[in-house]
Amino acid sequence: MDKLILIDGNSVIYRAFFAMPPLTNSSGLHTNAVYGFTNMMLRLIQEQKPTHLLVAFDAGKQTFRHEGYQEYKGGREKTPPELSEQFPLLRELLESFGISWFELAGYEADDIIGTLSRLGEESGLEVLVVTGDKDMLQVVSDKVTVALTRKGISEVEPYGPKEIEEKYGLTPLQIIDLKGLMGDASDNIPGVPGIGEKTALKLLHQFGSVEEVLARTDELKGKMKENLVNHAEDAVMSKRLATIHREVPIDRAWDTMTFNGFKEETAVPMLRKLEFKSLLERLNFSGSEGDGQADGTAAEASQVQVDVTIVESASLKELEAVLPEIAGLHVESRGDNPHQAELLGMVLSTKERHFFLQPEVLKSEEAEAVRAWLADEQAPKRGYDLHRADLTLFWHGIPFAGAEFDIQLAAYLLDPTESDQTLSALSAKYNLAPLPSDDEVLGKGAKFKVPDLEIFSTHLARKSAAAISIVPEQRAALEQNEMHKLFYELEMPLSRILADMEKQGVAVDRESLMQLGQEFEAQIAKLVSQIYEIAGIEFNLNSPKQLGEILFDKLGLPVIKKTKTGYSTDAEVLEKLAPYHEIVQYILEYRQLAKLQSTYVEGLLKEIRSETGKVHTYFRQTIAATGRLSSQFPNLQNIPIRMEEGRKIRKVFVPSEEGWYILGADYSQIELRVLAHISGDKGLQEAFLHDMDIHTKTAMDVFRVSSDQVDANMRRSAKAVNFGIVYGISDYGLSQNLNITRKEAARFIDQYFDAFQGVRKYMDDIVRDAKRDGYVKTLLERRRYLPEINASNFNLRSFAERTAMNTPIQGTAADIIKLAMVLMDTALSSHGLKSRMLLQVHDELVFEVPPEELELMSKLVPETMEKALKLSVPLKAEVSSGWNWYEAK
DNA sequence: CATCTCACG
DNA sequence: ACGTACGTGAGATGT
Repeated sequence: MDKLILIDGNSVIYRAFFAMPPLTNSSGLHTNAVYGFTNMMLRLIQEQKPTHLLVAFDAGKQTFRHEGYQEYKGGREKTPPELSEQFPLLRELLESFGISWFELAGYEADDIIGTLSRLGEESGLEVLVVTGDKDMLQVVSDKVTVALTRKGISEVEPYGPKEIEEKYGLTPLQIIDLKGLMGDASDNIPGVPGIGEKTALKLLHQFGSVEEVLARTDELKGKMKENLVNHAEDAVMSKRLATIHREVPIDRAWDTMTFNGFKEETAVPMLRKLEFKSLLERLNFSGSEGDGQADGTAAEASQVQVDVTIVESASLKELEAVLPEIAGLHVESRGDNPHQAELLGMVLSTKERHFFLQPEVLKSEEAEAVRAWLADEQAPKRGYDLHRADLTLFWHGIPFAGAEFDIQLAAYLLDPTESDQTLSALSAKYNLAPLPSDDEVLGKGAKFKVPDLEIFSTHLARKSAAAISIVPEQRAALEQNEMHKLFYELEMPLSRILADMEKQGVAVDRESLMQLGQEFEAQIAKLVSQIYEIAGIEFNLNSPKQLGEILFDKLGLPVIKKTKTGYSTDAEVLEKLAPYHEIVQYILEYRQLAKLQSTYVEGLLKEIRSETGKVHTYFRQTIAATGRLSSQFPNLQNIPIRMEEGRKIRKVFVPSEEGWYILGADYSQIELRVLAHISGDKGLQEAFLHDMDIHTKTAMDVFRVSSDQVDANMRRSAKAVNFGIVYGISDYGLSQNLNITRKEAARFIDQYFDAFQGVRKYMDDIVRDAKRDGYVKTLLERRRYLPEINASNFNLRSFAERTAMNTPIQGTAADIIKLAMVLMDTALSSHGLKSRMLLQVHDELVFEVPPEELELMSKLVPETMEKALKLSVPLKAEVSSGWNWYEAK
C-alpha cells in the first residue's frame, strides 16, 4: 500500500534545535537544527519507506485562530536568531533532496497536515504524521498514525488509536477536549485554572467531553466546580483553538508529493556545503558513488542483530579463549543505589560475539578465569557506567578493575548538561541502530520485570555492542575538544578512587545518633505543644499550606512573599515576621529541628548498613554541570555545620577502627583564588600572595578605607559581594542577599569593579567569548555549553550569562580538588600508608587516619592539595583532626 | 509527581 | 522593563 509521511516542519526543527548541541559549519553558519531534522528524516525514510512525503510549515504571523483570540501564541519567546537562520536552509535542503514542502498563508502546519492526512486517508493511503505536538493526536485513526518526537528528536513514538486509549483512555477526538480543559501555556491557550492533565483526564473519563462537563457541573464540588463554572467560556474557546482545521483549501495533487529516492546530484553538494560528513557517509554518497544504492532506503535501520551465547559450564571454555579479545562489557543491575543493587547479569563482548552470564554462573567455581580477568587491572574494560558496575559486582563478591573507557563519563564530559544520559540516547546521538530503552524491555517502577533469558540476553548484548561502537567516536570527540587529558588522566582514574572510597564507607555511631534523635524529639515535642497553644488550634506544622493559613489568615500577619500556589513561609519570610508575633520564633526553631530529625537522624539511620555499621555514599561524577561531584544514598555533602544544633550530627561520623582519627582538610577561598588567577586581577592576586583576609581586603578597596576602619558590617557586605562575584553577580541578587535596595547593590558592584578592574574585564570577556563560542571552559578544558547565551528572552539570557561567569570558577575549583584526590591516592599507596580517603565535600577532603600516621598526614594532605595545580596565586589548605568529624574542625 | 522547604559548598 | 544570585539531594505534603 502507498504510504504518506507528513512532517510538521516547524515543530520538528524547533525540537531539533534545542535537542542538539550548537553546531556550525566552517563559515559560521548555524546548522544544528537542520542536522537534527535531516538525521531524523533520513532515519524515518529508511525505516518507513514512504511513497509520498511532504514537510509542512507555518506561514506568517496571523492565522485564522487570531481572529477570535488575538492573544493566541502570545507571550512566546522570540525564536532565537540561530534558529531563524536555519529555516531557509532547511527549505533549501529539502529542495535539493527533491522532497516537497508546503505552506499556506493564514494556516499553521497543523492544519495543513490535518487536511492532507484526511485527504490521504480518503484516497486509501496509509498516513504517518511526525510532530512534537501532542495536539496532533486528534487526527489519529485506523489509517493515520501520529509519531511524536521524544527526548530529543532521534526517537519517535508512534500512536494509533490503541496507544491513545492505553495512555490516556481517550479517543483521538477527545484529545481536543483534553486541551480545552488543560489549556496550553506554550500557545497561550488558557484552559481552566487548576486543571492539569490528571484532573482533565478524570473529568473526561467521567463525562466524555468539555460540553458535557460544563453541563453537569452540579455533579462536582469544591474549587474545581467553581473554576469550571467561572471559566466555562475559556474552556469552550480553548477547545476551539485546539481543534485542527481539516478543510484547508489545498490545491495539490498527490503526485507532487511522491518520493522515490533522493536527487543525488543536488543533495550531495548541499550536504557538503553544510559539512554533514557523517550523513554523507551514512548515505554512501562520500565514497564510490553510482552503485544505485544511494536512494536512502538501502540500509536497514532495524535493531542490530547480535550473536549471543548464553554461557553455561560447557561454553565457559569458549569464553575463556576469547577473553583477550573482549572489546566491551555491560553489567545490568536493578535498583538506584549501586551499593544494594541486585545483579541481574553481565555480557562480555568481542567485536563479533556476545557472552551472557547469569549471576549464578558468574559466581560459580568454574568461572574463576572470567573473574580473574574482571579483577585484572591490566585487562582494559570498556562500557557504560563502569563505576556502577564496579560497585554492584563488589557487593556480590566479584572484584572489578581496569576500567579504561567509560562511555557515560565520556558523554558527560562532551556535554555535561545533557539530561538524557542513557545508552539509548547515546546510540541515537551517534546514529547507531535504535537501541530499545530499558524501560521498554524491562518495564519501569512497579512493572519492572526481567524478561525471558533470550530477550534479556539479547538486550544486554545490544547494549554492549552499542557501547563498543560508541567508544571510538567518543575518543575522537574528546581529542577534538582537547579533553583527552581530562578524561584519561583525571576523570577515569578518579572514578576508581571514588569507588574505593564508597566501598570503604564511613562508620556511624548508631547509638549516639539515636540518642541525639531523642534529644531532638524532646525539644520538638515541647515546641509543638507551645505552638499549638499559642495558635489555639492543632494543625500540621509540616504543611506550608496549613501554616500559611494560621499565620496570615488567622493571625493576620503581613504577607511578605507569595509562591505560585499560596503564601510563602520559608525561613527568610519567617525571619521578617518574627518581630510581629512570638509564635514565629518557635516555628523557626521547630523547622530547624524537624529538618535535623527527619533528614539527618532518621534518614541517616536508614542508610547504615548492618553488615558494616557504615554508610556508603555514592559519589556521582556525571551529574553537576560544573564538574563537581554529587553524593547520594545518603548525601554526605550536606551534613549540617553552620548551626551548632545541626553541627552535632557530625559527632556520629567516627573512624572505623579503634583509636584512629578523622582528619579533614579544606581549601581556603579556592574559588576566589581561582578567580584571581584566571582574571589576572593584580589587586586580587596581591591579596592572596600576602595571604590577607580577603573579605576585609575587599571591604578596604570597595569602601576606600584602611584595614582598621573596616567594621563588621562592611566586612559582611564585602563578603556578600565576593559571593556574588563568584556566582555571576546581579544587583538584584545582591540586594536580596544583603536586604538592601537594588540601587545600593548596583553601587556596591560598581565600586567593586572599579577596585578590581581585572575582574570586570574577565566578566566582560567570558560573556563575550561564550556568546561567540556557545560554551565556556575551565582551566582543564572542561566544557559547558550555554545554548541560551544569545536568547532574546531576558531571563534566559541573563541566566546563561551568570552561568558563563560562574562555571569556569566553580568548575576549575572542581578540577583542582579532583587533581588533589588523584595525587592523594597515589601518595597513600606510594608511602604505604594505612590512612584512607573517605569523603570529598567540594573544597574539603576527609580521611580516617591511624595514630602513628597522624603527624605525617597532617602535613601530607594539605601539601598535596596545595600543589595540585600551579596558579599565579598560592593555593591554601587548612587541616584539622579529632575523634570524629565534629572535632575535625 | 510537582511543589515547597532546607541542608551543604 | 525584564526579575535570579551558582551548584547539588532529600523529606514532607497534597493533588
